[in-house]
Formats: sequence, structure tokens, C-alpha cells
Amino acid sequence: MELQEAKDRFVQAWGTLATQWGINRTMAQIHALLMISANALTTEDLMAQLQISRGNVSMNLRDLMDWGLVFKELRPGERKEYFFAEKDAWKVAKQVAKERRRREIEPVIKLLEELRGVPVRAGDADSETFHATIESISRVVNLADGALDAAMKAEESLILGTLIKLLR
Amino acid sequence: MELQEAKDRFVQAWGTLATQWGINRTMAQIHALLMISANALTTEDLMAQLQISRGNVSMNLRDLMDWGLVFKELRPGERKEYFFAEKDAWKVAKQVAKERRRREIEPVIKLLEELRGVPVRAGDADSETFHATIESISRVVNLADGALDAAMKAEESLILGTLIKLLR
DNA sequence: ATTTAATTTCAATTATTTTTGAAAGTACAA
DNA sequence: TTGTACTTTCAAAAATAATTGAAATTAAAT
Repeated sequence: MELQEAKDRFVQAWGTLATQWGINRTMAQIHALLMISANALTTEDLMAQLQISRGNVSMNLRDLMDWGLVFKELRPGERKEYFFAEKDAWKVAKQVAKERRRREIEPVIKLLEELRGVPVRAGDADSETFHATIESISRVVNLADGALDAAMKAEESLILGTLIKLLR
Repeated sequence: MELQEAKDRFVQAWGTLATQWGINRTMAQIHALLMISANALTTEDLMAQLQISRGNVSMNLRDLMDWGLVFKELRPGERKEYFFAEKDAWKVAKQVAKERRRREIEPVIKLLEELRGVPVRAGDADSETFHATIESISRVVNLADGALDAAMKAEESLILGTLIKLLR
């Protein structure tokens, strides 16, 4: 396989995977392309390589920067902006975990806290099931939240070591 | 808050969360409703409570059964089918992890293996970056794959214990 | 065998999300 | 200050995903 073909396959596959996880295909493709590029790229480069419009590149780059996955580089004497991505996948995973935790898990934890406060009516099967399920979900969500927090703070090697212990 | 209001809020919130994770809103709502219902529900119940069509219920129930999250109950002497969900959130999480791993992670691992096989051209910065990034992603994806596998096999208490160790 | 009570399927519709492209905005240079 | 080279914005269009509803299908009861 040629390098160019390999790159294309990677960018394509990453875009497809992203849609299955609620992430915009183009955003994932831009990110993938920046991750495998040795040099920072311009808007023009991204437009040409992914065959997409200027506006699309601009908006998705902004989102990627909001997610803390892509950065802007300004070169002295040049007007146009260059973009590059963090290439260490462990750092990327930690950043994604951090953002999803903040944006999605935290609001859910708040809702679950509220729902746990709804009074149980003893003898009412529906009320009891509701409570038991909310409690069960709370436990797991808090567990996941703690796991993400731990992973965010941990080194990759520490997680790996822990895993090996878990697996044997 | 009334029980009915609490249930509605939960079903609604779960549907919204689902869309952020690439899961169909209605599928998540049906699942949520079955999780907090003491009794198995019929297609009619789901249609009425979620205000959706028969076809929609039918298709999403099939998907939920494919995911191993919802089951069918046949009552002697009754023609219609009753549906219920696993209510233990830890078991649900394990099942989801198992399915996503099978459906999504495994194909990615296969692709990454292939891309790792593409020969590096020493001195070519783009080729070297491509390789380094693919290697880095492979490490993290395999780590996540192992973590999911471990979590699938582990008891909740074991994960919790491990987490506490990680956190201190 | 026929009727009946249900479920499933899928083409057409509707809703949602993404993308475009051109106008507006920004800011550097002359 | 005007022009130039770029970036951002956003209403409209296009693409994609979800939903409907009625016909087809299934299978239990008569």
C-alpha cells in the first residue's frame, strides 16, 4: 500500500467511526488529517485534500480548537493561519474524556441526583422500580465518571499496569 | 416532584444524551422507559407513552433486542408480546461495551494493523509522522479494547476497588 | 380453511444535521 | 484611508437519518 492510499484510508475510516459516536464526520476527518501530517496545514490545504468548502473547514476547525484537539500557528510575515493537532493519542484520549465528562456526564449526574430525591412510595411497584433503577444507574455513572477522572490524571503506563492486574 | 414527572424527565434526558453518543433518540427512550417500568410493556404501551408509531416501536425494539438490552416475554393465552429490559445498570454497561467492541473497535483494530504494515520511508517526514501516529493510536485503541474486555469480565466491586487505588 | 389479532416491512414523508457559498468581518500593508 | 488577503458567519440548499402508516406477513383461534 502507498503512503497516500494509507492516509486516505485512515482519514476515511476515522470519519466513519466518528459518526457512530455522535461526532461530525468532517470534524473527525480534519482531525485525522492533521494528526498524520508532519507539518501544520492551512485552510486551503484542508479544503483541497478533503474536497470541502471554506466555511466547513472554518467551522470545524473552531470546534476542534474548542475541544482542545487542534491549535493555531501564526508564522511571522505570513497572513494565513496554520493548524496542527496533538499527535500523542493518549493525550488526545485524555482531552476527549475531559471534555465529554464536562459537557455530558456532569449534567447527567446532576439530573440523577435530583431524581434520587423524589420520594419513594412504599408498596408502589413502579415507584420502587424507578428508584432502584436510578440508584443503579447513578452507581455506574459515578463509576464511569471516576474512571475518566482517574484516566485523565494517570499516566498511560499506570493504566496499562492496572489493566494487566485486572486481566489476570 | 411527582413520580410521573420524574419518569418523563429521565426518559427525555436519556434520549438527548443518546443522540450525543450516536444512538437513536427513540431507541434510548424505549430502553429508558422499560428500565424504569416494574412490568413488561406491550407495543401499544410504548406507542402511547412515547407518542410514536407502531413501526417505529417495532424497529427500535428489534435493535434493542439485537443489542441484548431488551427481551421478549410471551404470556400463555395472550397473543401480544411483552417487552422488558435488564435493570442492573452495570450489566447494561457491560453489554453495551461488549457490542460496541465487537461492532466498532474490532474493525478499527484490523485497519490499524494493516496500516502499521505500510513500509516507512526513512527521511520522509510525512511517512514517519504517519507511522508514529498510527503506532500511538494503536497503543491507545488496544488499551481501550483491553479495558473494555476487562470491565466486561470484572465485577463492579473489583472495578471500584481498582479505581480507588488509582485515585489515591 | 378462514378469520382474527397481532407484528414486520419498507416506500414515502418528515425532521435533523451538515454543507455550501457569498456577504460581512478583520486586520495587516501600502 | 484604501486595498488586499485572509477568516468568519449564517441563511439557504443538500445530504442524511428517523418516522410514519398502510400493506404484507405471521401465527393463534375458530
